[in-house]
Amino acid sequence: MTQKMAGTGRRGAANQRADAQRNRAKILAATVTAIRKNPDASLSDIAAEAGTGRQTLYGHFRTRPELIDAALADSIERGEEVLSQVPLDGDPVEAFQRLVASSWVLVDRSRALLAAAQKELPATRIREMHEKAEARMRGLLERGQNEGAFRSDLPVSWLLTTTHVVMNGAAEEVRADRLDPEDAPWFIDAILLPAFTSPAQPGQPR
Amino acid sequence: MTQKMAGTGRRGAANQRADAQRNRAKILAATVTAIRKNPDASLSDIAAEAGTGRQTLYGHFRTRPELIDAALADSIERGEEVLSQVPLDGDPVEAFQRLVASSWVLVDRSRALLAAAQKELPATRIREMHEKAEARMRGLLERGQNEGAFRSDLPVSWLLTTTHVVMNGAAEEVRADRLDPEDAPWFIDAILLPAFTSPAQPGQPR
DNA sequence: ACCAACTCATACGTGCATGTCTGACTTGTA
DNA sequence: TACAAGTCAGACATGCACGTATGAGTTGGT
Repeated sequence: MTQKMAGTGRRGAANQRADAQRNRAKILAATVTAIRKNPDASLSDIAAEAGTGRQTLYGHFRTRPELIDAALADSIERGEEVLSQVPLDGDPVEAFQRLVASSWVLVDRSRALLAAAQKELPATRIREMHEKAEARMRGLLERGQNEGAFRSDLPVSWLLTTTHVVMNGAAEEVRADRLDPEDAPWFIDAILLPAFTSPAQPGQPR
Repeated sequence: MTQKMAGTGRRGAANQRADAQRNRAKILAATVTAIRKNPDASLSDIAAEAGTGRQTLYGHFRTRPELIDAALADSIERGEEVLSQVPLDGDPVEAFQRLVASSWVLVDRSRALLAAAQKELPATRIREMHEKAEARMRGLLERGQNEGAFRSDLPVSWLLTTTHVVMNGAAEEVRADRLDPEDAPWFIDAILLPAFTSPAQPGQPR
């Protein structure tokens, strides 16, 4: 809702017809769902999913990477609207739980798109888009470490990776019908909290 | 070295020339490395990586799925030779550490191939190939639960998934040069052991 | 040394996805 | 209502990967 430079696709760009804006949104949404069904979905598939002609799609996005980029950027922007509302102050552990619970849903929704993007977009671009979200989580983990709530014998980057990876694992299990989406946040916490709050641990401290 | 029914590729099948066997092996190995470099490697790429002509490849494997299948089966078979040597008795936690340390290397080596296989092979086939390895790990986790070494408030399937997922995460970090391969097993244990051995935990027990 | 097994270059056919173009048609908007 | 903006079907060019020949040349085994 803020910057909306709209630069990506259309000809003139600035003045879009209401009609066109709706189609653009439909295509963006369809990209997510189509790629979720089939990670290698073609532009035809996506256009079909959106209920629009292939030509219309090309009218909005000149190339495939451009579409993927726009779809991912859109997803992330919507995610930001949710994540930025999560209160991060107070007990780091509780804040972490809140943030994970909110993030989980987003990850579950757009991880297929992310995977597709990793194939077609430069890694730097993807990092750039995730910047805010990553900084938020990293900041919280760091604070947790400083306050002694999270263990400090592991680098924040590894805690971050672990968090991502476990959320993705849960998403996979849900997709394979081996896990109820409702239970996912609890399962994730059940792994991450003890893993992150544990003291130095018996294993060799190196 | 045991069953080797050789049925997959060649014409006569039973009697292979020494020459041909070597090429077959080279191609299998090249498949792993080529796909690791580029998950979408074409058969040309793989043949080139193997230092052989594309036609030779087709002489051994009639179709792409057949090649992928053979390469994955081969990788897993080699893995089995290692994993079957790991002693699983004694303290479950220590056994788990041993098994993870050995598995990790294998996962790191062939996870790209696995991903490719998931696209081209029926899921049942992949499960079938992983049967032994999965049963081994599952059995150990179950024993650990029964003996009270691992927590029992989470299903074994979720412990299993978590293990996979964390090992894969470590592999990704290594690939991105953010983690030293030497440290990986320790990082993995540092997450999994507290996560698996922790008692009921403060969080809502449901 | 001989024959079969194998390799490999070249070439061909096919299917599919991307991206471009054209022209007729519909729909917003001023 | 008139015009620009947008939609959409159809056709076309291109490139790539797969899979299938064919034939001449090598190489292994006996």
